Amino acid sequence: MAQKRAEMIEETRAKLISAARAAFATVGYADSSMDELTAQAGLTRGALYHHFGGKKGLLEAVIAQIDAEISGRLAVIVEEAESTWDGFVQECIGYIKMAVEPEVQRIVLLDGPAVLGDPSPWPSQNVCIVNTRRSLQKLIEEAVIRPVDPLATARLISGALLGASLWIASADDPRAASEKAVQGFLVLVAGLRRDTSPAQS
Amino acid sequence: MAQKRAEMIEETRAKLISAARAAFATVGYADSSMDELTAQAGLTRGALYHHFGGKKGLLEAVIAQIDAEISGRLAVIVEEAESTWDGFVQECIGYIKMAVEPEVQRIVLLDGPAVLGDPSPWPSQNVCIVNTRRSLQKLIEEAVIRPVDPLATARLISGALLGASLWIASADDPRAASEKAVQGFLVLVAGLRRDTSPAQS
DNA sequence: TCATTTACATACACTTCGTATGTGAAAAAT
DNA sequence: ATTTTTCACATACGAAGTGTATGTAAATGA
Repeated sequence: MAQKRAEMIEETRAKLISAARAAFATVGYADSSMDELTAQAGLTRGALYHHFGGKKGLLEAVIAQIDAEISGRLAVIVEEAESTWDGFVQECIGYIKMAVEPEVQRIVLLDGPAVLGDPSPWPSQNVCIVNTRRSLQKLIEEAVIRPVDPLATARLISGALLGASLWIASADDPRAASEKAVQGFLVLVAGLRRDTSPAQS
Repeated sequence: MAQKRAEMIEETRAKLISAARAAFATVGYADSSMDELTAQAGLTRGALYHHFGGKKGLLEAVIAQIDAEISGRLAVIVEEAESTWDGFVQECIGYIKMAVEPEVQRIVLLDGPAVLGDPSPWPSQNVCIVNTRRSLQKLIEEAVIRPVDPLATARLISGALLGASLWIASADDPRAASEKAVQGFLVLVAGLRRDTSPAQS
């Protein structure tokens, strides 16, 4: 019952982030009222401004949290993979699946870049990019793929995955769309490989 | 001096779109005041609501105009190409160059999707996608590339180009970044081809 | 024990947006 | 030719929402 002060502070932060996540995911960042949002958490805007400096700061915190979750889920996928290449491919496909979730899409992929600008300078560097970059570098070292620029190519790929996700989410038949997108993706990244095998995952 | 009525109306619309373009490009959609914007055009919000129904409608009109311009510029590039493949590649590279322009980036790539949602259902279907899809279909018919789903792959590619553009725009050395991105892109789309030639453009 | 900082809440001024209404000129109808 | 209607905008008003400035009680530190 008797919580330490630090814990209670952390709890307020968590409550605010949680409420913001729900609000941003459902009505979007622009249409989320800070008064409503904070009231939902049993607080006022005072707490919000104190902890996050404003609406943008709160969005940053929310995105950081979601990014961390995605990162964790992807890490599991990569660890289970048999080869570096396999891990890379599975990670990308996993990212598509997560990026289709409405919450991720609305907050991280649509509102995030619009409000905060390009994800590159974000502290929680849009996880996908960093991971992909690392995978690519490793694959180049292992001489599995051609010597492309890892960062540039990571951006290309993460963009492609994002584009696919947006499409899938708005498709009439998301399941079929997802299938097609993955196949197209596999063909594309096959171009990276030194050998010409159509690299089935 | 004596303008026809229809012309004057069209001029009003054009003035509003022009002012909106400037405002959206500089401070972004969210921070653009409709009062300021319309005043800049020598009008009031009444005109704006009458012609475009609201702020979103105005954004749609602005995006449609920019899209049309991009489309025109890309059409020239495609026409000058020697082969279907060459046209496809040049078009994509051209798109990257245009998508780096701050106005395009801010309005069409960042604010557009955030405010209006995924570009797919847009009337002025984010030109790049439609063009790319058409090119891909033609290339499949010509048996130059593997039989992927044209729409899905078009979305992947347009996403990749967008990702690259955002990266380039925020890079320390945009010129070098652009170079790297294009090279990475060429390697990726080489995966589409039936033959294995690294297809230099 | 007293000063100071911290973690919020409250109050207010300002901007912005949407709508409802007004108005003069052109177009259409009679 | 006159009346009526429609159109292209302007004006006015109310309702939110945001940022800041200030207040306050509890916790911390000396």
